[in-house]
Amino acid sequence: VSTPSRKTTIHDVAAHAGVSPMTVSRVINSQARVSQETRRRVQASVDTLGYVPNRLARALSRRRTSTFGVVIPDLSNPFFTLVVRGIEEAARRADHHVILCHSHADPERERAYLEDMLSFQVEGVLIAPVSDRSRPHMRLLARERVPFVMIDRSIRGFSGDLVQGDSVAGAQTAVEHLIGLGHRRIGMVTESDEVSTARDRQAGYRAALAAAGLDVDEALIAHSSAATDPAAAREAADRLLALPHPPSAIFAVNNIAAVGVAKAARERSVSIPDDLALVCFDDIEQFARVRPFLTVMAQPAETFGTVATQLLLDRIAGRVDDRPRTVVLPATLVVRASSGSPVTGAAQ
Amino acid sequence: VSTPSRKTTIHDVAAHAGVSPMTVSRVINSQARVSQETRRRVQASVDTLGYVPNRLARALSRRRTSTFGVVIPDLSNPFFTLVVRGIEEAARRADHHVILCHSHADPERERAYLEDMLSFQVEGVLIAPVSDRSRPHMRLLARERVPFVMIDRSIRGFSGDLVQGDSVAGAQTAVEHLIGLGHRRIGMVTESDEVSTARDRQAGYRAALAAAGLDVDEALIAHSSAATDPAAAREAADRLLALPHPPSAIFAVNNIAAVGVAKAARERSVSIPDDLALVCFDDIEQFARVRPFLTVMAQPAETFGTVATQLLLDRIAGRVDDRPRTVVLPATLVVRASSGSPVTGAAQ
DNA sequence: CTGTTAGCGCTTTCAT
DNA sequence: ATGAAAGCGCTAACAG
Repeated sequence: VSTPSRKTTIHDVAAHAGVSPMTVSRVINSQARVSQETRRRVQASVDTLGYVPNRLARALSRRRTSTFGVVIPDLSNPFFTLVVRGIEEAARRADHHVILCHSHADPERERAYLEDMLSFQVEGVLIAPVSDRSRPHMRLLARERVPFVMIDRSIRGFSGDLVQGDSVAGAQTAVEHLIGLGHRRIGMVTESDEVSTARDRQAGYRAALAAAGLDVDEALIAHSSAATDPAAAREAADRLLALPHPPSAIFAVNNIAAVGVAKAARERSVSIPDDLALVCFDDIEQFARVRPFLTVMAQPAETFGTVATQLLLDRIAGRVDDRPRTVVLPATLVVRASSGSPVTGAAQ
Repeated sequence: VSTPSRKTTIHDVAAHAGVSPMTVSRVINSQARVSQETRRRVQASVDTLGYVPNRLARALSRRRTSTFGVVIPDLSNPFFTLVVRGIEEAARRADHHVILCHSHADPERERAYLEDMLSFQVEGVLIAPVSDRSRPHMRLLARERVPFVMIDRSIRGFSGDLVQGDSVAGAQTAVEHLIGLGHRRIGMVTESDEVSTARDRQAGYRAALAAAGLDVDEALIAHSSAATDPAAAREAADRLLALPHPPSAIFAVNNIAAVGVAKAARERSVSIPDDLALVCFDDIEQFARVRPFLTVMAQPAETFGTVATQLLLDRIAGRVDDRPRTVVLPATLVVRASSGSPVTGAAQ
């Protein structure tokens, strides 16, 4: 409101210090070939003028942004928050910036954000894709030749660098835990089969039942319509609890679903774990600290992020051949109250 | 690895369509003065070449990025997650992009991110400042003439646009609730007094005690060293529980602190709410849905974000005079189990 | 050690 | 309705 004040540029600094813009550029990029004296003088001008280099111009000129794009479907899911933390840390170490976006599990937003990132000239993308519907988006990235790594979820009919958990084995372990406690009628609340983790966890669930010689009752598998919303999972769980012959235990596809199951149970005055045992994938750290309650298959979320970033850096540096690489991280059973004690009598 | 493939530019499209770059520019920016026929042809070229405009170049040329910077101290705190959601929503409606950063409650990171944003030529900043130590950062923004709005926290000795909750009244309400239940020995777990919300909530705490004719026992006010870490709050709470004459109720400065208090209580086999009543600021939605437990002063977090964005847009548009504006949003008491039933007998 | 020239990809401004 | 010229702020590449 006072000075018209065009932003101060490298030219202003150059004039102020009595040198050429190029010398200023060298100083602010701490390159070698500048005399101590000149460097000092330029630095002084930078400080007094409050000069901030324009990164747009720099990136345009250098033809590199040193920036990664990160797309996550649900930031309110602590699993993904931790993944992001891992990415940020690894990117910082590699001297790269990160642009973070939530897709809100919406393929259209995902697409829009990816296009933004492309137009932003990010040098790589780390993405936890919404679902198989993200396939065209991955193809877009591939076509635009932007290196990228998928996190947590694979995509049917598409292969590329991937860091994922061992969902099949993890789910099997979780369900075996329930079987070991005496449960025979075990339900599952899952999300769209278009999400690889949901498919894999359902496969593990079936495998565990089969291994124990139990039949799979398809009526005990309920699909939640929205994986980011506990309310949708609540409805799905409610369908199970409303059955004439409801399950005595439920395996939830992830922590959000578990929240929904717990809510449905409360509403029906079904007590966990007394009337219903509950196990899910992914820990909720904060929750676990207040009242350790949920029995979970914990995944090393932060490691997902760091490893994925490392794969991306390798890819960018051309340190690897073209073949897609997959890293599988194990899940660990953490037994807490929600799965309850061994069931006595006719456990159904 | 196959084609050398420089990225396709506006010139490539122009050549392909047999027009000048300028015409392509007009088409991709959907400006009027292009014939239907030309427009169609250019669009076809854009599609077949898979052209993505370079936003760096565009922004540099236009001298505007249509981007806001958002700095949040703790993304694992659901309060801030919701604030971000509100910002994203409002920014999208205003056709602006958002760059999101966590400062991790670290003033140095905050500074670094802000400098990044400045160099990125963001058109405005929305920030939940770490603490009073962020004052120089606000001055930096002011000096660089980047419009900004503070969220949730004010800064001592600095005034600017601000959206905050009514921490004093909210804290007073929370503590009055405890007093109403019969508690006389009420502790507080707070964080650094350099954070305005902590100061205000402590003030409300004191006011409530004073209004009830209760003395403030300074020994019952414990400071947590790190507000983003429940572990630090746990230690602070533990100091209270270890007192020869411990409090019968605790008011926690925020949800993270409440998590710490709950943990400390568990470790000492102090049962909440039977042996200790607990109330805190800010709801934890997810947590609340699984086992509604914590009695909280809920704040309309998402609204913080939308309102702040609106203030920012006003400021950028020059629709307001220079005077700083403050919006205060109310907090609502949500009574749940953790504050317990009325205390009988000598409540200490 | 320092400066000059050219150009990153796009849009503004002014012609035509 | 379309195009040519100039420049956004910076840096690579080459001079000296």
